[in-house]
Amino acid sequence: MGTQYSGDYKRVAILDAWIKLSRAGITVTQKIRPSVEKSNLTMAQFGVLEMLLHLGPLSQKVIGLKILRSPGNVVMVIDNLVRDGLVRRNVNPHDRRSHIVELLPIGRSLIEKVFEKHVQALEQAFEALNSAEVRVLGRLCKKLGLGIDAT
Amino acid sequence: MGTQYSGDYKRVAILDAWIKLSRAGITVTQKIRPSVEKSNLTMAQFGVLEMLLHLGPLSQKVIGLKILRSPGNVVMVIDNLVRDGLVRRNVNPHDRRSHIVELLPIGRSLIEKVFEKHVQALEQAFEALNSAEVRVLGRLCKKLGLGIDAT
DNA sequence: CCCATTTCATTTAACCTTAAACTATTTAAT
DNA sequence: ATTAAATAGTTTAAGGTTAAATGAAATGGG
Repeated sequence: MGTQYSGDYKRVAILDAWIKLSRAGITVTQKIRPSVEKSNLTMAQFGVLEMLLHLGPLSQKVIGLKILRSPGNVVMVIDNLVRDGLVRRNVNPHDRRSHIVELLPIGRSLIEKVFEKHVQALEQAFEALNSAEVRVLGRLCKKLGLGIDAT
Repeated sequence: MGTQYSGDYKRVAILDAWIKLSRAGITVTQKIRPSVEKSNLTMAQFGVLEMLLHLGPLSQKVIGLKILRSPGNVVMVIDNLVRDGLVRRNVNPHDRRSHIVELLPIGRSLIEKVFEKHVQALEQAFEALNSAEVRVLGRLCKKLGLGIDAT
């Protein structure tokens, strides 16, 4: 068939690509981390606040789906955001099991400020790639990332 | 220069690519997780064992550099591997601050078995991409993970 | 209506992860 | 040789992360 041969090549390429992708994720995260953590936000908290800023109030279930994290994890991160006075939990009047999480004014002004610095740090982290490469990377990662919550 | 206009486009593309890359990393990790955790190894433990299998005994410093993790993290993961009888710490005779970590026979046979299943799961996780796409993805991620340089 | 099932959120245990402070050792400068 | 600085590893505190078990509310079939 000849597929054995090319299959081996692909296997090696996959292992290589996966290592590179993992390392790229860690490297970029470490580069953008200071832009977020200087404001006493963790990366996880930042991710939730940014989502609320751009999408409006969301249930914890939806938040969990969008960040691809477990329900218990969402509880913990939101607990800490509530403790710090940045968000509020509201009971969903249509389903009393559900908690709608909403930005409070202090949380909103904080995330607006931090988000701008985060974008700048991200641009620096991506300096090694030109526009075309960034677009190709996005397209390939999208293809790879589908399969769970393809929103 | 006209860079303002294209700069805005690139900014948007970067934000998009970063989200996609992060999600791809989480998605692939979740797909390969069962192949590793069925053997009562965590993903972090698997990463260290695989490195020792393919590179031989290493100091904790080198391990930390290769997995891009903090010194304290390396201590914790190796502590648990030592506790489970999979690896051993040896004092480096040339530098008594340094601990060389070495696979024990049980650890070796375990990681050899698990690694094969991990590769199979990885191939399935990458099914959406063809060989050429995998190679391009690897090349772009390498460039991104280094910051500059790259092939 | 009643009961089984499903769903959203929470709790717990175990581990991962980081930054910061610390110990022990090595290296380098005087 | 003495001492200051750098380095390898450890500890601690705070938080992130998952799986699994639980409670509470909604849903659906009889």
